[in-house]
Amino acid sequence: MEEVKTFESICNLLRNRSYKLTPQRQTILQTFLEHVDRHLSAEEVYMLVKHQNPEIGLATVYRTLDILAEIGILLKNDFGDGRSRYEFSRKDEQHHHHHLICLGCGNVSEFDDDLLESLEAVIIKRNQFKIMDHDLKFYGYCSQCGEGH
Amino acid sequence: MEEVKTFESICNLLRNRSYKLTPQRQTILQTFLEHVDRHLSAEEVYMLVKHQNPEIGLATVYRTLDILAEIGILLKNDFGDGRSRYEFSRKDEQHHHHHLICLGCGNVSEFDDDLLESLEAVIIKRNQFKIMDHDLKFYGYCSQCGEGH
DNA sequence: ATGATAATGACAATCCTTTGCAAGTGATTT
DNA sequence: AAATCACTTGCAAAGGATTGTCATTATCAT
Ligand SMILES: [Zn+2]
Ligand SMILES: [Zn+2]
Ligand SMILES: [Zn+2]
Ligand SMILES: [Zn+2]
Repeated sequence: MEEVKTFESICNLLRNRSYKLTPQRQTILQTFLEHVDRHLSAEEVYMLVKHQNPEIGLATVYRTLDILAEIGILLKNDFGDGRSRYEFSRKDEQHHHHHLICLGCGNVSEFDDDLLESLEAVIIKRNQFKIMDHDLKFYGYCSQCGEGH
Repeated sequence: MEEVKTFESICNLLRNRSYKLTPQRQTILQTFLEHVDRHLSAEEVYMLVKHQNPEIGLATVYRTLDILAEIGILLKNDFGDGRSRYEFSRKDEQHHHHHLICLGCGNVSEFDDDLLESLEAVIIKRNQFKIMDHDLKFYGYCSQCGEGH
């Protein structure tokens, strides 16, 4: 569908869905384009966009994150720290990547693997369950925090 | 360590950890023994135990669930519905089972597989990440809700 | 430019969960 | 059995992330 996700192409996507292109939404979108590798919470996004646009409200950040996730620009994650975290959805991955979450410093790294594909086939047959999505997380300690564990 | 988890053996486990064996804790524990296959929220546990002991407080339920999870009697899960869900930890599974969550009716079924073991070995080498735990969930539609999806 | 309509920001409200606190209770020692 | 002492309880209040309300403002097709 979408080949490359540029700022322009995403703006068009919003317009096509009859979402209005407000400065707040543009600012938030830019923030993610400038931090494609991060997994940001609403509060963190709020802090980042305030530099560009101090007038923006936290509720607007929440609403915009919802929309961007709904149209597939962002991915919404739950890493168990009590808040949702959003990341820019780079490629057209129909089954998205997995996460390694450090119990020491909270850092999140990523991991790609197609192993679950075959597992899903087994599950469909064995459990008569139509899989729409999966969520795989590994909790542990990164190389920096690893000493002592 | 513990071979079979009976009511008695768990009571002893509590005592050994210098937790007092109060009627509230016994009631909550019994509730899980009577619903070994379920994934109960604090509120659901609260409702269930009120039949046995109407005096019990919700905060006590939360505190007891914390303790029982801490000593390994219960497993705490997050299925993305905004509340924690606890299940009785039946066997001594050092790596616990996975979950199939129906997006239609919310029903949770279970799935056992050792495929992640080999995946973990890859991750440890490739990412220098010491894995302590993993969490795998499949979201989809069960056989009853499957029609129309 | 104008008007229909959607979006914003400030604030209150919601939901699940945790905490402070005074009173109560269990286990242990006299 | 009574005293002791730390652990527990129930209640109410607080906490934190998220959503709802609503008057005001901005977008965009016309
Ligand atoms: Zn770390
Ligand atoms: Zn990611
Ligand atoms: Zn179902
Ligand atoms: Zn389970």
